[in-house]
Amino acid sequence: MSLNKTLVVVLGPTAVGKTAAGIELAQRLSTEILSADSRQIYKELRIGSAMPSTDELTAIPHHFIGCLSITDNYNVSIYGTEVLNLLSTKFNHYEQMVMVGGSGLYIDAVCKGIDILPDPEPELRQSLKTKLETEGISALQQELKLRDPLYYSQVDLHNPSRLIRALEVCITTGQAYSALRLKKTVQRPFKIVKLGLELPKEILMQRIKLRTASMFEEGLEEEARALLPYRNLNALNTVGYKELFQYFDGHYSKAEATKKIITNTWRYAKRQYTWFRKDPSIQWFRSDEAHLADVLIAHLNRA
RNA sequence: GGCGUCGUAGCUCAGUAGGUAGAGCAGAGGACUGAAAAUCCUUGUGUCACUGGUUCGAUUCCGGUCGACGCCA
Repeated sequence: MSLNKTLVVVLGPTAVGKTAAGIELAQRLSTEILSADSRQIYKELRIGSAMPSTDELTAIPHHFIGCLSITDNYNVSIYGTEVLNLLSTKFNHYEQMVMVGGSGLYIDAVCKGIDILPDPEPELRQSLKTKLETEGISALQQELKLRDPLYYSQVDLHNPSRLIRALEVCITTGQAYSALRLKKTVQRPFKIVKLGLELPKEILMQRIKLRTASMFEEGLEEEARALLPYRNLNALNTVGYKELFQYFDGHYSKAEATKKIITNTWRYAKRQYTWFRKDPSIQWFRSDEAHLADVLIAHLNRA
């Protein structure tokens, strides 16, 4: 690989129009797309994750879309490794590759690198979860205080996920999590250009409402009902499915579930903005700009 | 038409034995390296329906008006 190879990252909040923009860009650049979406990667979540359509998927080769099952174990670290492997092959044929997605952590794993840490062991995670349920969060806090006082002083002590993960690393490695968590940015052997897509609040909200309606027309309810037996899998702790499971349980009506899907999608979009706003290397564009692809390509040529 | 209950934050509702009020949700902002569409943190002034009265003082007590719901005609 050489430094004139470029990874073009198209990112932004959900429903902003990344898929269409990414495809047009990849067509214009005569290259392929790799997805950075933690849910579209699961083949069972076709409608609810707004996976690209069959037509779109055949128009341009896509990677990391629908290639896993919800029952597979997967995480950012594996994703980062697989993307780098793919890029090292693809850059033999292409000058650019287009990465499209909204999972900030996944994008960072590729662009900035991620520390080498042990993957979670299911049994250990389960036992820590059980400890949380039976003894409360203070039990996890106290254990972390003993095993890694430094991280204890830095973490959000009310966040069970953070505590459990840190304890997993401490227990499996015998070392302090903070000693292994270097957070050092790695220099990649290719250029990276980040293109952020955005829309004014009212327009994005309107698009979220329309997209939610069209998901129901495509059969979101049936898709979710078929996945009900798998509801405890992490992949199904996802907007669009968890609300419908509650509706199936009789906790609220379909209309209420629909409203909650829209609300939760909006909240997700806000969290994505919060994540991306911190990154000064992102160049922002309105996704409803006329001739968006021209504008993006002009920017790439300048970059 | 009569009787009763209710009318408090965008929504659902607490509460004030009279000293102008607070939760959940939503909204807004933020954090976040193997769960990340996840997880977590911060943030609550609103003519306490309107209008008279009692009172030093009423969202709270009393009367009337309007509205919602229920029961009886």
